[in-house]
Amino acid sequence: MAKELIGCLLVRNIDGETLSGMIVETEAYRGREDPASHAYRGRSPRNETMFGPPGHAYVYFTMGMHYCLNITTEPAGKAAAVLLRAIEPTAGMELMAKNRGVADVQRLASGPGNLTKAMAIDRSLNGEDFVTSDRLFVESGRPGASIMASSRVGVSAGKSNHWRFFLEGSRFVSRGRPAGAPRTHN
DNA sequence: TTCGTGATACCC
DNA sequence: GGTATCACGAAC
Repeated sequence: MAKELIGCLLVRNIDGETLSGMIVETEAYRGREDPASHAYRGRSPRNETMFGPPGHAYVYFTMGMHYCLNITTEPAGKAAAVLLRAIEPTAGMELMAKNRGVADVQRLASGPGNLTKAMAIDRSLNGEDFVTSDRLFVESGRPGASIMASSRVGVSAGKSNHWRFFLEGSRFVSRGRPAGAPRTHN
């Protein structure tokens, strides 16, 4: 699912304005069997939505200052989610720039914390249903894009799992590439 | 490379 | 209660 989301359009409607962007970078997280996952140690109030039905927003606060947006994937009871790490803005750039306090379009939403800040996403959207919501949803994107895979960013456990996906050559993906040569993955 | 920042989880 | 640990970003 993480790979399929690359190239799709993420849409956020807020205050009558539409913010959108093409998803260019994601990471997959699983449950019990994934040491890097919030759900690795089981259910808790924080990760509750990871155990809920698929297609919902799992939004959490981390590092004392950043929100991160995930989309749940597995059926209720089984924890798994895809972290949205970067988008290439396609609409509402002015409001995104205002939210971020920077003008450079390439850096508006390059990184999970930047993405949520640009799109004004916080814990109030935790649990939002991507299928029925008009505040936050995803539209199918362009097929055939060249997608690369690598190990995940900032993850010490499970480095052999290449569960980070990004659009080849995109200048909108986040910095901080993990060590090791990325491999193609189509 | 470092540092700010605060919730969370797990250990008393 | 305390505290280690973060699915980070930006400024150096």
